[in-house]
Amino acid sequence: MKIPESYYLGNDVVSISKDLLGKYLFTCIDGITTGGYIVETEAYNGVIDKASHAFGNRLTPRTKTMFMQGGIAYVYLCYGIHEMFNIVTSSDGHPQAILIRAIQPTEGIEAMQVRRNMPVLKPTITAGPGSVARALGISRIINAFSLQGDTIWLEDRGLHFPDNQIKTGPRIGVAYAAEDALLPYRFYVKGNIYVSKPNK
DNA sequence: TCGTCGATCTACT
DNA sequence: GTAGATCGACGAG
Repeated sequence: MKIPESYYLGNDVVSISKDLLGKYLFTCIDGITTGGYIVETEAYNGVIDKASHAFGNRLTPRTKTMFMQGGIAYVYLCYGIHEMFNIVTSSDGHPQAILIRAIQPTEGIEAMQVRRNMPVLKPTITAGPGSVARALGISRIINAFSLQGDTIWLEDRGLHFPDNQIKTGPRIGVAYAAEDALLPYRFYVKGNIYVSKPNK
């Protein structure tokens, strides 16, 4: 069930991003298991992508996780507030990562509502990368954790979206990345209510 | 050392 | 529609 490490070692981060739609993401934090299936992702293509933290081989205490071998979590803080969860792919020294922007919750929904302080369930509970991380209890403690462990992992449960239900577009919030901001590196399930921005 | 800005979300007006 | 939260990386001084 758990997706094997070899899945994450491929060099084409863009195709892996698309393939991740429909895969299940779970966390077990404080003894509570929460998760759901992925409905929105974005690819960050290593040292040649201006929108990537690792552009131009930038290596800092924060980004060094991206340079490690694929199959681990990259969690960082953005705008001083939000934790973002990424899946690192490719081999050692190739800093590629996939941002998980939205999931459709299936397990532990009550626990997510508590974490999000949302007594009435709304689609925004896991729409957007900051929301996904909070709902799943993801924090920087998880940074560089293996996805083969029992804290955070992915599963293939046979759910698969046909191409005509998958949409592609430019990434969100990366206007500063000049021409790379236009790259079609964002993938999402058409019309899904948990997808963050435009979902048509 | 300081100032600026970012792979964002929420609560206001 | 937009202000505010407030940390890490970076470039200027």
